[in-house]
Amino acid sequence: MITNPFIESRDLFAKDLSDRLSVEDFKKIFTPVFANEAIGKVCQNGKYDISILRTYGIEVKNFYFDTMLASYILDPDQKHNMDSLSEKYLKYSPIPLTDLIGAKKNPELIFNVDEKTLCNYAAEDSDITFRLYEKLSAELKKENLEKVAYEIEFPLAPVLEDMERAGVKVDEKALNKFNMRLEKLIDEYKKKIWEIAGEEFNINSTKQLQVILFDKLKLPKSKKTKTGFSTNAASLEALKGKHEIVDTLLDFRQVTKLRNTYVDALPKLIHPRTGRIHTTFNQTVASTGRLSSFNPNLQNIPIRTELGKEIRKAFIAGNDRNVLLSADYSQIELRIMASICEDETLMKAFHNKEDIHRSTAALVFMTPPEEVTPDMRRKAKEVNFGILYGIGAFGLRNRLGISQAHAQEIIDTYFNTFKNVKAFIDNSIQTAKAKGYAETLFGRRRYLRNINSDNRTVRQFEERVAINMPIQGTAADMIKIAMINIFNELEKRKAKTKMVLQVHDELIFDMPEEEVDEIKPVIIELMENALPLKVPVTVDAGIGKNWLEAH
DNA sequence: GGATTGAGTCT
DNA sequence: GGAGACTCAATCC
Repeated sequence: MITNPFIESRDLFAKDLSDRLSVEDFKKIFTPVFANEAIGKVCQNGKYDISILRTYGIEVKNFYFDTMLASYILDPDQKHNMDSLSEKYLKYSPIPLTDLIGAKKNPELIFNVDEKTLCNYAAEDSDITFRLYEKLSAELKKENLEKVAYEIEFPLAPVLEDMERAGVKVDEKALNKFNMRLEKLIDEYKKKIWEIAGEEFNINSTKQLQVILFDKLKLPKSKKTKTGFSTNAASLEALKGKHEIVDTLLDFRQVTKLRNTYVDALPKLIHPRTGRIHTTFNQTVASTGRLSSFNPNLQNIPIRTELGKEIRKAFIAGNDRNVLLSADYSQIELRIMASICEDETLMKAFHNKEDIHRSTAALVFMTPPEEVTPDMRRKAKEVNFGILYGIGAFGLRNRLGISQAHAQEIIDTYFNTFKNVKAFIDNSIQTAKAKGYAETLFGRRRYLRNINSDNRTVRQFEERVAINMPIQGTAADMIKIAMINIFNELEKRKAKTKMVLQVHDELIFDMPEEEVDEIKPVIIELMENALPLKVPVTVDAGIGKNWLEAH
């Protein structure tokens, strides 16, 4: 598919492509092809092409194949840009775009390129994409990856385009107001730190901070970094109570992070015409099958701390008749693990709708469930997370601040209780070693080329990946299927509800209040049944005027 | 000016 | 020395 590099994907409004081609002419030329259901479309990064064409009022029909996505499905850790794919699969290096518009890639220069050069470049682009399609479609079939492609990734692309275009409303005034509060705090903390340190220095500089903490104030050093000793939050936590500077430092870090990364940055990304923030979802970066979000990343909006919650509050419904609906999978990764390993104890806990961390605590600490203390539950929660990540006694000791022997004891008891979980872990590693890759319930793969490495650190890392990827990846498969089904259902019902965000196990919708009664149960049902497991899958859904309220 | 490092945010 | 991402400021080259 030929697209004009002058048009930026962030441009949601049509403009003439040049003095020779009006929007009307553009539509006239391309609509008969792209809007024709009988013509299948083969693209490299079709989400982008779909977006450009929609900007011009052309709805792409029959989006059939995407070479970039195919490459990602075949081997997610490779490069997926067209030039790389061409070199890899066609042994051919395409005309570099920089030949046309210079090393600095100034898009305006495209107008200086003569027509013949431009045509050759564009025609080659299309030719390569089609040749790649021939190679990659055969490869998908051969590797048994057609389901992931045709049932998940290809149909998901237009859904993501629609979400990006919808965007999410952010309350700029609320952020500005919060900013004033943060500025005051930053100033206060900064002065206090300087006063305690006895000198003014750049607190953001780890280099300067190390001198203050470890040389001047003689605080005990803990973890090493490449360039010195760590001043990160975990290290500072360990120093709490040893010196009054530590608490203020942690507070300073928190508020500067909130200001720099969110409160200052988000308003700049509000689109002047839509008044909303339009993130971009990357469908081909995460090795496990998850999505990522950038410019801005809306998958790491704070929620943990009181100050952080203020930022979530600034994500609001599109207008005063709308609400946000947040629907998230409950304990999805543990449910997937239970389903894969068919552990009776774990499956029973989910069938009985138990609080899984409490039940784990009861079994691991051999205590009646009603006598489980908050601290026991917290520890069990860490154990459950640790299991999903392939943790060892060393890691658990660090997380819980207990002795390694005690950590080992907890792990032993856990595996003794959940016998199939131990079998699942061993089996995941063995299968990955034998096949050379880990895979999800749906068949998505991730190659583990170093799982037989002689280097213990390298090998053990991939052993942990072999445990985690099938779980995290299956959760990704599940929510992606749900997104496709929900999108289609909303379209079928001609609903005004828009899906606007995905945060790994959660979907956010911006919807008219009067649609809630009809649509909310539909969303829950489609999420819960997207990819049936051997344990119940449950979704919690809430509504509110802002994201914090809804979640 | 681009790349790296260390830090912190989320699931 | 638990999995997966993205962003920011300082520093390095």
